[in-house]
Amino acid sequence: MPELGEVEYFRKQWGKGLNKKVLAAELNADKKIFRGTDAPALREALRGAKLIGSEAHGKQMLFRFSKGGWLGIHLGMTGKLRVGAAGAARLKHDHLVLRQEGQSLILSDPRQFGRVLFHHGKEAPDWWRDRPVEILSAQFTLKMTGQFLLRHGRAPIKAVLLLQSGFPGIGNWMADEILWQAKIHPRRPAGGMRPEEVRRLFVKTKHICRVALRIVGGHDGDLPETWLFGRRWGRGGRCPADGAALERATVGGRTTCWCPCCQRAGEEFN
DNA sequence: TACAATGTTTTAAG
DNA sequence: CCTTAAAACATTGT
Repeated sequence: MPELGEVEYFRKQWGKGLNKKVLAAELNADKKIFRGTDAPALREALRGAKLIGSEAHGKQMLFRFSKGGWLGIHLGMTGKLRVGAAGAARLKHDHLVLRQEGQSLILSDPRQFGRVLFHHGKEAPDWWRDRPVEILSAQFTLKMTGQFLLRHGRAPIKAVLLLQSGFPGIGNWMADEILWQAKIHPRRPAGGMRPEEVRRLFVKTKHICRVALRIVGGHDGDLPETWLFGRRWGRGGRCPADGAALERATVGGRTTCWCPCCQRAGEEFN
C-alpha cells in the first residue's frame, strides 16, 4: 500500500499516541522486519518512554520518544500502522505493539518487506539525517530533476521515478499517474526527454504529491475520477482522457499501465 | 496451480 | 565507484 499519501495517513494513526507513555513494547526480535536492528534494545529503551513526535519523509517514518528513543519505520509493500484497544490480542502479522494507557499502537506487515530501525541517543541517527530532498520542498527544483534524469539517462523513465534517492515517496501507482498526466511513455529513456517534457514531469510530480497527501493522507474522499488511478488495476481499463484501451506490461521491474494514445513514444518503445 | 501484489535489497554485469 | 537489470525476499488472494 504505502506510498507518500498512505504513509502520511499511517503516521497520523500512531499520532494518536502522542504525549503518552509506552507501558510495554511487545515484539518478536527474530522477525525479518527487525533485520539489522537490536530489537531487544528497542524493547528496553521504549518501556516507560513517551512518544513526543513523529515525521514522515518520503516512505520513511520516524517516531521520537523521550529518553533518546528514535524509532524508524518503513512499511514495505504490506505494512500498516493502526491503533487498537489496550488489551488487543496480537494478530499473526502484528510485529510490534506499543502498549499505552487505554490503547495500543500496532505495526503489522504480512510480507515483512518493511523495516524497523532503532537508535538510542541524543543525536539523530545517520539513517534519519542522510535523506534525499523532499519533492514538496522548495529545494526540489526543475534543475535538480533534469540532472537526476540525466544521471540515470539510459534507464526507462518509469524505473527512474521509482528511485527513492531522487523521488522519495513515489511508488508504482504514483509513477504511472505522473507519466500519464505528463503524457510520457514509461519506457522512454530518462535522458532522452525534451526540456518541455522534463518540465511537465516536474510539475505533475509536485502536483500529484500534493493531492495525494491531502486526499489519501487525510482520508479525505477519493482521488479524482479524471485520473488514471481508478482504471489502472487489472486488465481491461480505459483511459479517462480518450477512452483508449490501456496497455499493461512490466517496466522497470514493476507492472506498469499507460495509455498508448496519450503517451506515444515511437514504435521502438511499444 | 500459478501468478500478481501501492517495495526495497542483493547480486551480477557493464 | 557508478549505473542497470534481474532475482530474491515472505505471504496472501485471485
